[in-house]
Amino acid sequence: MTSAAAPVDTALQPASAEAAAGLVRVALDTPADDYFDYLADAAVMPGELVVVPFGKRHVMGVVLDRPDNTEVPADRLRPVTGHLTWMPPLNAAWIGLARFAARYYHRCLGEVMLPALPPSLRDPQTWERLEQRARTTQYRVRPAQSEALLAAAPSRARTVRALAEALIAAPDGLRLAEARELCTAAPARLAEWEAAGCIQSTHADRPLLDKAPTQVPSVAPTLHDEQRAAVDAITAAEGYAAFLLHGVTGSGKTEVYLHAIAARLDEDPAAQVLMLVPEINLTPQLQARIAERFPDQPLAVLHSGLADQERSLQWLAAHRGEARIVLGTRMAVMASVPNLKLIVVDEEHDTSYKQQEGLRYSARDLAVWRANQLGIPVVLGSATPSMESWYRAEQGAYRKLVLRDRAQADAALPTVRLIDLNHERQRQRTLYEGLSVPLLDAIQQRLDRGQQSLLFLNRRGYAPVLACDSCGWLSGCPRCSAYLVLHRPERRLRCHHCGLEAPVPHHCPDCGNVDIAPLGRGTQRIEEALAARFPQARIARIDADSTRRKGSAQAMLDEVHAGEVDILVGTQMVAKGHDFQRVTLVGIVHPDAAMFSHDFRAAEHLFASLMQVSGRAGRAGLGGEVLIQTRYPDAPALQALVRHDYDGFAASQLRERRQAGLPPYAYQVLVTAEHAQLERALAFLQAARACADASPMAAEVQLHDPVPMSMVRLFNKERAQMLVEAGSRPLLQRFVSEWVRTFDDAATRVKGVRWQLEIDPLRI
DNA sequence: AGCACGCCGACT
DNA sequence: GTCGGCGTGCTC
Repeated sequence: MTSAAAPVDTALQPASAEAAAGLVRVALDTPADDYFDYLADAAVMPGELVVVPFGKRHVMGVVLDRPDNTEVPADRLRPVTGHLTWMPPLNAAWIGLARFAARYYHRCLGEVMLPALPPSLRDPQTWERLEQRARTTQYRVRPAQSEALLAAAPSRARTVRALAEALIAAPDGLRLAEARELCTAAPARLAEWEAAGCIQSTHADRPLLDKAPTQVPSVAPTLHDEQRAAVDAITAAEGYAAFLLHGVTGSGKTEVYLHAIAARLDEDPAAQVLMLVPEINLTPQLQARIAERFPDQPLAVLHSGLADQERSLQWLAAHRGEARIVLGTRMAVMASVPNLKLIVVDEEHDTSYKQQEGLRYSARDLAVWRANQLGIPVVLGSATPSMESWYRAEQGAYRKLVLRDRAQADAALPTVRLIDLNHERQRQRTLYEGLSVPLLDAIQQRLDRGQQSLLFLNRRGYAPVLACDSCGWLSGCPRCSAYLVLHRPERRLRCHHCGLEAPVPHHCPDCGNVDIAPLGRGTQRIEEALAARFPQARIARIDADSTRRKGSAQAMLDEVHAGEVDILVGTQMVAKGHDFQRVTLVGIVHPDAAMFSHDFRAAEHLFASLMQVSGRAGRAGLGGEVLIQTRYPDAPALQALVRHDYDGFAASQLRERRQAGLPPYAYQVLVTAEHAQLERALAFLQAARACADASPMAAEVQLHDPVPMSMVRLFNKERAQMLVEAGSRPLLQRFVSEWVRTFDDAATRVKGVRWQLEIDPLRI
C-alpha cells in the first residue's frame, strides 16, 4: 500500500467525477470496515482494482459491487482516482472465497483480499512496470492523421516532435517503451493524441511463462493397482468430492496426483489445476518433475521466495488462465485460478499449511472449501493424515483412497527398532555424546558397506543451553522465556525465538566461574561427535544454519545423492520429500522432548514427523532400518511406528480425543493477548470473558480460564491466552462473531494490550 | 491499521 | 515560550 499522491498515469485511467454515473463499493486493507463507497464512472467494474482517497492517503482497493444507493451522505462520497484497466477482473468465485475467509477468520474483507494479491498489484506505483512486462502496447497513427499529429506536436518541443515523427515513420506502430525513450512525457502525450483521434493503441497480452524446454518425457511409470484405483476414483468424480489419499512414503502418491492432473487437463483444454505443497524447499524438485511430465503445459509457481515482480507475473499467469498448472505453498490457495478444476494438497497434515501470523488461515481447509464452492474434486494426500482429515474420512465426508504398498517393487518398508536407553544404562553401556552403542554399530556397518546413514535431530545449534557448574546459571534470553542456544562454529549464543545474539561468555556472568559448559545436544554437536568417532567418514549437516546461503541446501542435497556423503545429520529439513536412494539407516537421536509437551497434538505430530523421516530409509531395494533412541519405549506413538500402524494409532488418538472432548470432536478458538506486564494481558482476557458471559450463547460454549502461554515471554512481551470451545462449528462461529464486537470495550478498559483471535489453533 | 488532532512535561 | 509524548477518533 502506498500513500503516494493520487497516482495518475497511463496505467490508470482517470475516473472523472462528472461522468459519475454511479457508485462503487470497494474493499480496502483496513480493519475499520468491510467496504467503503465511492463515486466512479460506468467503466469501473466489480473485481477490478482501483485507487481511492482514504482519509489523507490514497490506497488501493478491490471493487466488490456497483450498488444503486448508499447510506453514506452524498457530501462525503469521494471519487475513485485510479483504475487498473488492463487486467481481467477478479471473478465472483474469488471474491466469494475472500468473503468466506474473512467471515470465518473474523477479519474485514479487504484485510483478506489485498494481502492475497501479489506485491506489484498491491502497489499502484508498480502497476505500470508490471503492465510493461505483462502486455505489449503498440501505438500507431490513424489513417490520414499524420498532419493533424504534427500540428499537435510543435517543433519547438523537440522530444515531443521526435515522438510524433517516429510514430509516422513506423507503420507497424511504436511500443510504449520505445516511445518513452524518445520522450519522457510519452505516456501523457500519447493519451492526449489518442483522445484527439490522431493515434490508436492496440494491446496484447504477452505470454508470461517461459516455455519449458521440451524434454523427452521419461518412461510413463505404470501404476500399480491401488494407484490405478485412486486415479480412477478421482477422475470419475463429478462435482465436489474430497479424497483423502493415504499412502506411506514411497507408495507413489505423487504419481497419483500427476495422473489425476493429466486426466483433468486432457478433458478440458482450458482447465487449470492447483497443487499445494508445504514448503518452498519442496517446490523445485516437484516443479522439475511436473515440467518433465507435462512439457507442453504452462506451469506457474507461487511462493514467498520469489521476487515481487516475478511472483506477480506468475500470479497473473494463473489469473489469466495461461498457467494450466499452479504449484505453490499455502499462499497459493488464495490465487485467482478462474478455470480451476482440481486441487491437490500434498502432505495435508503438515503444520506449515497454517499461517502463523497476520490472517491465521489454514490453506488446507480453504482448499477444501474452495473445491466445494466450485464443485470440483480436491485430493488431500498424506502418509500420516491429520486427525481432522482422518476423522472426516471415517465419517464419510471425505473418500478414503489407500496405497498400502511401496511403488518400487523391491522397496520394502523399513524395519523400525527402539533402542531403550534405560536398558542401555542397565547394561552399563554409556552413551557416546548422546549416541548409543547399537546406533554407533549400525552406522559403522553402513560405512563398511558403503551405504549412507541419516541422523535426525530436530534441534539445531551445538547445545540448547549453556550452564554454570557452580551456581546453576543458565543462558536465558533476556527477551523471551527461552534459552539462548550455543552455536559453536559461529561462537554465538542465539535465541531461536526472537533472534537475539550474544557472544559466548568466557565465565559465568553471575558468579564468575570459568567452568561453564554446554548442556544437551544439537545437530552441530552430533556432527562434531560423529567426526571424532568416524574420522574416515564424510559427514554433512543440513539444517537452517548450514543452508542459510541461497542454493546451499540444494548443493548439499546433490552431494548426498551423488554418494559423496556417508553420514547426514539433519533437522526436519531432511525429513520431507527427499528420495535418498542410498540411505539404509535412519537414526532418531532424541524424540523424547515431544513426550513432555502439554499440547494435545504432540503425539500426532511426533508420529507424523518420525514416520516421515523413517520413510527416508530403504527407498531403493537395499532394505532399510530405523533406530529410535528413547527412554520411553512404551509411548504409543513409538509403538505404532514399530508396527507401521497408522490406522491403530489414529484410532487410539481419536478415542482419546473423543473422551477428552478435543478436536476433531470439538471446535476451538484461541484468544491471545500480549502486554509488557502479564497481569495486563490476563486482565484483558478476563474482561473479554466477562463480555462473553453476558452473551445468550455463553451456555453453549466452553470458556476456559485465561492462562499464561507456555512460552509466556516473547520479544519482551508477556503473553496470555484463553481457549473457547464448542461442539458445533457454526455455533462457535456465531458466538465469536458477536463476542469480538464487544472486545473493543474490553480493550479500552485494559489499554495497551494487543490481542488476536486464532480460529482452529494448532498449538495450544 | 494509519494518521490526524489535542492536551501536558523538558528543552532552545 | 515550543518539541513531542501517546490517548482518542475517523476513514466512504
